[in-house]
Amino acid sequence: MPEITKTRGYAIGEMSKRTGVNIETIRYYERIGLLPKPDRTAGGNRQYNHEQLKQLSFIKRARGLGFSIREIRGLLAMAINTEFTCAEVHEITTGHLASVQEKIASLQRLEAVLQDMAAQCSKGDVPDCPIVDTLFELA
Amino acid sequence: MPEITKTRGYAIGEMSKRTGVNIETIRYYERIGLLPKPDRTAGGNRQYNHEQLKQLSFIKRARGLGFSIREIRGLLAMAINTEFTCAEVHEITTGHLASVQEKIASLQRLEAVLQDMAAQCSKGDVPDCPIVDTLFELA
DNA sequence: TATGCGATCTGTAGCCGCTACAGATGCAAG
DNA sequence: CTTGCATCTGTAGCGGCTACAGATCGCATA
Repeated sequence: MPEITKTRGYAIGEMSKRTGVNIETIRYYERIGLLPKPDRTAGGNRQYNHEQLKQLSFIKRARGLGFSIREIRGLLAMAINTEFTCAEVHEITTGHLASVQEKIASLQRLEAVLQDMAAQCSKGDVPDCPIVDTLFELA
Repeated sequence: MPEITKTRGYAIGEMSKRTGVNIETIRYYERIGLLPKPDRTAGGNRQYNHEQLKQLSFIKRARGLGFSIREIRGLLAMAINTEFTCAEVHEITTGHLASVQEKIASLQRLEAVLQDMAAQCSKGDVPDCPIVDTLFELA
């Protein structure tokens, strides 16, 4: 009879390897209540189950997509309670999308200014630089 | 005989109004050595001169362009000592430009994913959401 | 069974770039 | 002289981690 409670759970290092989330960060997520407190071994080491592994992967992906901890809290609450509506999730997502788009637009304006400044520069070895002038003189 | 030491200097609030930099932030810049320690009145209030006003404006603009404090330190050191070469300034600027461009590219990839997710969503009032599914299931 | 050593533990402090207090003063107008 | 806003110092907090120190755990080998 194989496959009887083969998986005694994952140690924190295992969780880290599987999700790519730093060990310190995993403990940090626990501290701020983003990840539930796992079981402990007799000696006190954390033992995670598959559910918690899935949740950490969720967090990792959401963070990778730039969702804030606060937003992830909201998404997780919905995903776990299953007392949410798809529309609510859609709202969080499009809200986040809008802020990403704003950030892109503002960075593109920035890019244009920096390119301008760089283009005006003679790259000479003299202490007279249009970039410094720009920063000092323009309103 | 007018115009004899008319300008006794700027109080911190005046500096704040003229540059748009928060008062707390001005003191913070002083603390970290980004702005020189100004003169004080007999009572201990800060009194800035025109030079310092210009420098704070410089910092403000550079921050607005996304230069880090560290980068600004470098730019300021060059701008003030005038022992810099234009090429050095150019290097800092193009380095910063490159990092801005990277940030734009990565946000655009993000945007695409978020748009995809949002588009797949039915926006229904059921607890079955492709966005949540995506976050949970995809590698 | 002892030992060695990597993994994990807790707790705390630091990073960046501010921001927000509290509680004590300064200063200028009326 | 009083009123009341401006400013002072010092410290703590934000988000989202990261980096220690110093102690303990747990598993493979001798």
